[in-house]
Amino acid sequence: MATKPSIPKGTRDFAPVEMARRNYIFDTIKSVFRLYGFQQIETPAMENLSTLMGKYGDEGDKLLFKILNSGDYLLHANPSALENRDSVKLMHDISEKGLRYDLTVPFARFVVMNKENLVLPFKRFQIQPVWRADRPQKGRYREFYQCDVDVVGSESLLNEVELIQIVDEVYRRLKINVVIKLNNRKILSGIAEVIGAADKIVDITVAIDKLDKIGLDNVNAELAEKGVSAAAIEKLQPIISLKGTNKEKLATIKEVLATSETGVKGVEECSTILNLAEQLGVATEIELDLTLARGLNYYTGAIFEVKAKDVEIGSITGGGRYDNLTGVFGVSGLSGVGISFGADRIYDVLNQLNLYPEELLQSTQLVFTTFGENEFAYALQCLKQVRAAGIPAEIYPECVKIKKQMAYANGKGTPYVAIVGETEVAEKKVMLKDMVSGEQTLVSIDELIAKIKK
RNA sequence: GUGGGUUUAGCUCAGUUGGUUAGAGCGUCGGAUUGUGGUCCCGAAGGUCGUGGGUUCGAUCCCCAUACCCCACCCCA
Repeated sequence: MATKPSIPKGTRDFAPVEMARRNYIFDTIKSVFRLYGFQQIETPAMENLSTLMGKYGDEGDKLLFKILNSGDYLLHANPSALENRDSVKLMHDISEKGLRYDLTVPFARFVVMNKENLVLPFKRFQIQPVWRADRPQKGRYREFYQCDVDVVGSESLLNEVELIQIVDEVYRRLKINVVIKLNNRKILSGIAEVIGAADKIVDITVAIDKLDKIGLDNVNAELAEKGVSAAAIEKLQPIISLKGTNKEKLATIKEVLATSETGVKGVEECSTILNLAEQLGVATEIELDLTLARGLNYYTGAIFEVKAKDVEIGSITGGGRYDNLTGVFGVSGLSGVGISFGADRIYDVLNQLNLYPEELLQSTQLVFTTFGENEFAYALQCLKQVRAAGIPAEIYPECVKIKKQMAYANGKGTPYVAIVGETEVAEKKVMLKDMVSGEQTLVSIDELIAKIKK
């Protein structure tokens, strides 16, 4: 035997059971997106590296999968880079394309390229795989699907609220208990400003983000290590350990941030979003969480994250507002807000909680089993009628022992089997067997169709 | 990029303080039952014990190297 085949690290095959489950997730998400007026687009798996590089920070550049140029790529490579084994320099010469790292940047590129044809505000959704070259671990893959939904070209906070409604509706349909965490970049900026460490905003928020994981003392230690002054850390304490309802929190923050114009704006945005969500009857719990600090590189307003309540898995949906989405591609003045559903993690959550509808894998409703050539020919005609009636059905394609044909139907989880022998053909009927109860009845094709359809 | 763990049948895993033919459950195939699946009963097939070296009379087991997968950190969905 040749060496066993395998697939690249961090990638997966999806067998029929898994596809049935994944499609259930995708279909649920898609139908909610459409309900809110979003339209689907797709972009290529590969983008020019010039589109991708520099958009995700240094860390992100390292995690990009690069595609080797076709042909004799070393012919045009910089000789000194080659000589000195300078991978970074050499890379520019031998690779000009890469696999997409997320769906937001390709979307921004798409908007810029199609600006003239788009009706603004443009509401798009996109469900495609993305690739990251980091080391796989639990709930983390090198190829995974994102389900992005974004509005570009509108600064209205209603967009934020509609995204919250979408989250609410998707998880209600999937029957997953979640909590939506809400924060605002402007509040974080205000905090940094007020404690006199405006330049340290990223360090501060990254440290605060770990509060749940490493505890207050360690957070403070990390802050000190990053060069935040003791006085600033002291000022930060009431904000880090903020408690109470969202309204109480906002009231407290508003006072603390009174001197920061940006901070106050952030507080107002949060209030507006929370109030509107309440008026519109969003059932999912929304928690104002100042320690939420994802995607700070580009978010400028609201920041969202959704966590499953009953499973320890990290965030299953995330997103936020990014002003100037298309600025890096030369078109300024377009604000966007969007979220991304992590399909692979939702899949893991549904698996752990076993929340799939029962009938997901029943592709075939009926299998015809036959005893010989004559019966087979007769069954083919019956099969045609059954399919015409819209019932997914099949026939065992070979004349083998009936036992084997039954085992096939059973193995596929088929609910009904039609047994066709000499007597059935003679009477123009079939023996319909209910595979769950084991009950058998002699019926005509019309009766069979009526029985399975109901 | 840093650190840890694993690797024995198709799958999930036992096991030998280094000693003849390496086991179980599940799955697969066959039979019981020549018009009936699943359940029950009987039987069978299937492993160079991840790979390459070393120690030893002898290695699946001990040592070294390597690969792969997994887990944690960083970061992120």
